[in-house]
Amino acid sequence: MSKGNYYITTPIYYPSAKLHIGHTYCTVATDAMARYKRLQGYNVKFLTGTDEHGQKIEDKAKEAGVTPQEFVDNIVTGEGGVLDLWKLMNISYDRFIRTTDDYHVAAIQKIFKKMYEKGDIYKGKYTGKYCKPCESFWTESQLVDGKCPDCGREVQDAQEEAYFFRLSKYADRICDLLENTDFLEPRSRVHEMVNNFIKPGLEDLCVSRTSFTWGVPVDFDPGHVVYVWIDALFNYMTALGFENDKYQDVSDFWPADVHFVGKEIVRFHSIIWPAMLMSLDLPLPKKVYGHGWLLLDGGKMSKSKGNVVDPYILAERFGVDALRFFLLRSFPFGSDGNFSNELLISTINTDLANDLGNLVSRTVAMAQKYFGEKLPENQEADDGMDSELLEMATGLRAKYQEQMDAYAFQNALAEVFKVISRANKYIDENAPWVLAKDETKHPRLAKVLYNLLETVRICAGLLTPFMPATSAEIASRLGGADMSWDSLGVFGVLRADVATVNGPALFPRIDMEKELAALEELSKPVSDIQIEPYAEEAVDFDTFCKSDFRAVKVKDCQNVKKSDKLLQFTLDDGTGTDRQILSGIAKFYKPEDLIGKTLVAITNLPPRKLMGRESCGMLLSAVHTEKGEEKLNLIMLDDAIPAGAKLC
RNA sequence: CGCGGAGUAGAGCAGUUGGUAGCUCGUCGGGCUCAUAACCCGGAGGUCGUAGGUUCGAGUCCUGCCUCCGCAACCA
Repeated sequence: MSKGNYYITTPIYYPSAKLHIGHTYCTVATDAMARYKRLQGYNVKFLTGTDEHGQKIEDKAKEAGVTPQEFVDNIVTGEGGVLDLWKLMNISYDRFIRTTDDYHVAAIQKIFKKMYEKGDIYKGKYTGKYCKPCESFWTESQLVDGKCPDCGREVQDAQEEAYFFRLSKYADRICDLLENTDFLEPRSRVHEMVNNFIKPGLEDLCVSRTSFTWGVPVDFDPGHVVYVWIDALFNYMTALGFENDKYQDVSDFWPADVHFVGKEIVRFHSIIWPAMLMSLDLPLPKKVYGHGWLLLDGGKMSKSKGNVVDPYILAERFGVDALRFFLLRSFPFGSDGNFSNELLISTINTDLANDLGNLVSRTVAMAQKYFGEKLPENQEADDGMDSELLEMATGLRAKYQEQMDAYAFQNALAEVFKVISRANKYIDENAPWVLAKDETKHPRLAKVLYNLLETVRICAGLLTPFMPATSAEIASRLGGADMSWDSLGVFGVLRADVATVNGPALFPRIDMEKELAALEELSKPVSDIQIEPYAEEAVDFDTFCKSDFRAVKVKDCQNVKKSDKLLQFTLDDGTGTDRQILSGIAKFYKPEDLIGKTLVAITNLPPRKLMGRESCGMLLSAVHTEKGEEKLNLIMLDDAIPAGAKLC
C-alpha cells in the first residue's frame, strides 16, 4: 500500500576529476531521505547522475590525450569512479543519468527547439568588442581603458551569433517565488539570491556556445552547442522520460518533491531552472534545498589546497555506515560544517561504539547469559521504573519524523540517541545483574531485558535510512525483528519470548592516536612534487627574442588593499624611473621580506590595470605542486647583478 | 560602504515567536561490573565578539565597531 509517489534528486556532478567527500555528503543525505520515504511507504524515485559536457571536460581530455567521451567514461564507470563510489556508499538510487546518454541528448535538442519556437529562445547577437590579433570577444566591462585586456590594442565593435533565453521575462515571477513561498530553503539562501542576482536585474541568458564542441549540438544550427543551463538542468525531467521514450514516468513523478543541491549551484536551481520550466508551462519542483559545505580547518576544501578528503579511504577504514552516520549526525544540513578526522573518530567512538554498539552488546549478552536463547514469557512490569523509557521510545517516531520532514538530519539522529542514552541509564537503574541473583526476581529481569530489546528495535529501525546494513544486523540479532514504519511507532512489537542472537561488536572502538597517525600516512601522495606538463606547441625564436627580461631590484613592496592576492612592487629597473608591477603572490610572500631583493621581470608587456592600479610587466616565478599544495618561488638573482641588466 | 554567513565554558556545537544559559568531547570526583577500559551520577569551567539602544526583562530585537569564513572582483 503506497502513500504516494516521491521524487528526489541529487545534482548531477561534473566529472572533471574524482568525486570527494563533499559530493558524498550530498549524495548520502539524499539517500537517507529517499530511504526514509521508502520506509514510510512512499513509492520513491531517487535520481543522481553526471553532467558530462563543456569546455573544461574537453580541455581535460585533451590534456590526457583521450577523447572527451573516453575521459568521462573513465571517471564515471571506471575503477574507483562515480558508480563504484555510490556502490561502496550503499546509495540506493533508482536511476542514474549521464548527460551524454543518447536519449538525453535527443531530448535536449527537442527542448531547445521547443523553447526556440515558442519565442523564449531567440537568436541574438552577442555584441561586444573584438580584438583581431587575439581573435577574442570582450564585453564593455572587460575592457581596460577601452582596449583589449589581453594585448592592450584597439578593439572594434563586433557581433557574434548566440542563442539567448528570455530570463528577464520571468524575473518578477521568480522574485515572487523566492520571496513569498518556501520554494528555496533554508531561508538564508533567499536573501543571497535576491540581493545578488534579482535586484541588479536579470539579463537574458546566453544558452549556446560556438567556442567549443563537446556538448549537445543545436540540431537546426550547426556550429552551436547547447550550453550547460538547458543541458544539465533538464536532466531532472529527461530522466523521467520527458521528450523521450526511454522512460514513462513524467506524469507519476514530476514535479519533483525536492532537489538537494550544494549552495554553489543554488542560483541555477532557484532562478534559471524555474524560469525555464515556466517557459514551457511545466510545473515547478516543490522545493530546492541548498545544503552547506564541509569545510576543512575552517576553509573551503579544494584541490589546490591539497586538502581534499577521500571518501574511499574513510569508508574502508571505518565502515560505510559509520561514515554515512557521521556525515549526517555531525553537521546541520543547511549550513557549513567543519570536517576533521578527530571529529569523525570521536563521533564513531561516542555514539556508535559506546552508546549504540555497546547497548546492543550488553543487552543481548545479558539476555543470553541469564535466560539462554529465548526470554521467558513470564514477565513483570514496574510502571515506576519503566514508564519514562517506554514513553520516550514510543514517542520517538513522531519527534524523528518532525525533524526528518524538515531535512534536519542531525536533530532526528539526536532524538534517537537521547533514547539510546536513556536505555543505558535504564540498565543502571534496574541493575539486571542484581535481579539475576534472586530467582524470584527473574520475571522482573525478563521484563527489563524485554524493554531494552524493544527500545533497541525502535531505535535501530529509525536508523535504517542512515545505516541500512547496521540496522539489518541489529534486526537479526533481535531474532529477525519487525522494523516496518508502522511497528516503529508502537512499543511491544517483539514477541515476549524473543530469541536473541549474539555477534561481534557492531562498532569496535577506535584508538584515536593510532588511527590519526595511520590516516596521516595514507594521505601522503605517492610523489610529493608535481610539475606542470610541458607545452607541446613550439614558440618561434623571433617571438621569444621579443621578450625583454631584466633584473630589477625591489625598492618597496606592499599589500594591495581589499585584495588577498596582489602585492604592489616599486622596482628599480635601471632606467632611473621607478617601475610598478602588481603580482598575485600575496599568499606566498610577505612584502617586507622582499624589499632589497633582485628579481626577474619581463618589461615589455603592455601595461594592465589591476584593482585600479597599473602594472607594467610581470615578475617571473617558479611554480610546482608539493604534497598537493601549490608552491611558488620568485626567481631571485645574485644581488651583485645591477638593476636593468638584460637577460638573454 | 559589492553580497552573504559566523563570533556562546579548553575544543566542537544547540539555543524556535525576548522571561532563571544547554549538548557532546575533554577535565576532576564518585558509583557499577551486564557490556566494546565501556555504562551511570555529581563537580568545576561562560560578563553568550565589542560599545550603545529598545524593554519590567535580550544570547535572542535595533545601531555602530572589531575579527573570522565563503561568494564576487582581482591573481601581467
